[in-house]
Amino acid sequence: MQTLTEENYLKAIYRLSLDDGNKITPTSIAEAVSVNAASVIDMIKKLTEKKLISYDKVKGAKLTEKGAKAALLIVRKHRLWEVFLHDKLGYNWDEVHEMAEQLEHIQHEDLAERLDEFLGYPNYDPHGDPIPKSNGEMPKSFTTFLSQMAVGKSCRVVAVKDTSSVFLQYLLQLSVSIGTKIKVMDKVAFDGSMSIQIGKDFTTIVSQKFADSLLVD
Amino acid sequence: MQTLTEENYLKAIYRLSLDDGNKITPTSIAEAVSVNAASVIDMIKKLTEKKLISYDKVKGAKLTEKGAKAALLIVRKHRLWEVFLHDKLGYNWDEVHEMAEQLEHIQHEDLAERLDEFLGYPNYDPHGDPIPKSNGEMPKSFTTFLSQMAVGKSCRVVAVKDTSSVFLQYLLQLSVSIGTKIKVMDKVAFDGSMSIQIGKDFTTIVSQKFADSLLVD
DNA sequence: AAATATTATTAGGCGTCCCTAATTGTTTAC
DNA sequence: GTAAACAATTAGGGACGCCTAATAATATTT
Repeated sequence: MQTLTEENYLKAIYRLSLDDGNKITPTSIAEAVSVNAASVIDMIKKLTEKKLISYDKVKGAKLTEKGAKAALLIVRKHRLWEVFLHDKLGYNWDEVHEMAEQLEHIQHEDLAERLDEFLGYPNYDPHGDPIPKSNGEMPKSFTTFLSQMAVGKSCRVVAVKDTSSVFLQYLLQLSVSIGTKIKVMDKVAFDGSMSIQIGKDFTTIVSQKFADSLLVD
Repeated sequence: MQTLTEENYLKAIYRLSLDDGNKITPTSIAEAVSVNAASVIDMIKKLTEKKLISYDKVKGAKLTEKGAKAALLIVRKHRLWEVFLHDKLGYNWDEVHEMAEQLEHIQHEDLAERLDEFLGYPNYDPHGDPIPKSNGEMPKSFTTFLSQMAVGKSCRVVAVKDTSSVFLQYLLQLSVSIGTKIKVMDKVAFDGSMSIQIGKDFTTIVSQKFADSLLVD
């Protein structure tokens, strides 16, 4: 079992390990957890002793299998709680993060399982980030927003970053759902709004906010 | 804002203030939070400085208005989370307490409100304890113990006084939960044990300790 | 009332996690 | 290849919340 602080370090190291290529240094960890580099050295010692990470001046820090498992559970809980806060309590996606930062540390043997079941086994959190499964598997993560697509390109809707009912109803009205093909016809530099063709023939104009809320592939 | 530890002290002092008559001493607080009396003295100083309690060698400790408000919010959150864990995640009532101890400290301006709304504004937690309302009001709390019922009378379980898992599991085994009908068949003057009929047809004998731990109406 | 027991308090110290300042290594620039 | 810059580390210390041991204050016995 880890302390709250240790968990936050593990999570930070996990996040840093996804930005592949870069070695995970005391300095980068310090920045990630908003702490002085000297403090990180202390914690590196502690986490190394607990066999949660390995550390090497040359290779930097790396999660051990045990550490990775712990980190993934924290991320899993964080994202599940975000879904709860968003879908069940009606918070919008910019409010859920800070609370999830606290909730992710709640300890109980099968809490994540129960929560997952209660929420209907969601694959993505309200921000479109994939929720690790209990077996450690990760749903494919999508990172391209409709707003990032070039004019003339076609894509397919894979996730929604905003899951509010007002947005979902708007999507319903536009006949947009997971799998829908969208072609970018035009972009307005001024406000980021874009003209898109939905499916075969229907064309409409959507705002940047809209285009920032759809993940595509 | 209080630290997690401060909140636990406030909650303990609040609980002690309900056992009316008894003055709240460093020793009684120490026992309630499972800590050495010397540590309590430190915290009494801190809470006094923060104007959350007042302390007087003769009168003992007492929550200020500010402290009482903070304590009541913690209790409110604790009990709401218990309802969530029980009703939504399907935990037994003997499992919810320890998780609620953690969840009660989650900080967010209107979290209690949202949770309350989501749960349908429950008046009682899974143990039958009243959930403080956002305006500070308290649903009626029950004061009649099963042990006070006369022979031949019927009643309904409304709350449990003892929330230890060993007791709650015993209840589970007897199929006794909130709402269960109980009829007092006989009482043994010698040791206060009683013969009770649970529900329609099952009859058993329980100790005075048991009968003192069930609140009925 | 004096002796004894109990409670409250002070003093000093420990572990965790943080800091600043000083030192040692390691790059990068010239 | 050396100077300057940057990164890693050590040393020492602080706040928080806990402890034990010693002492002071208060209750309880006798």
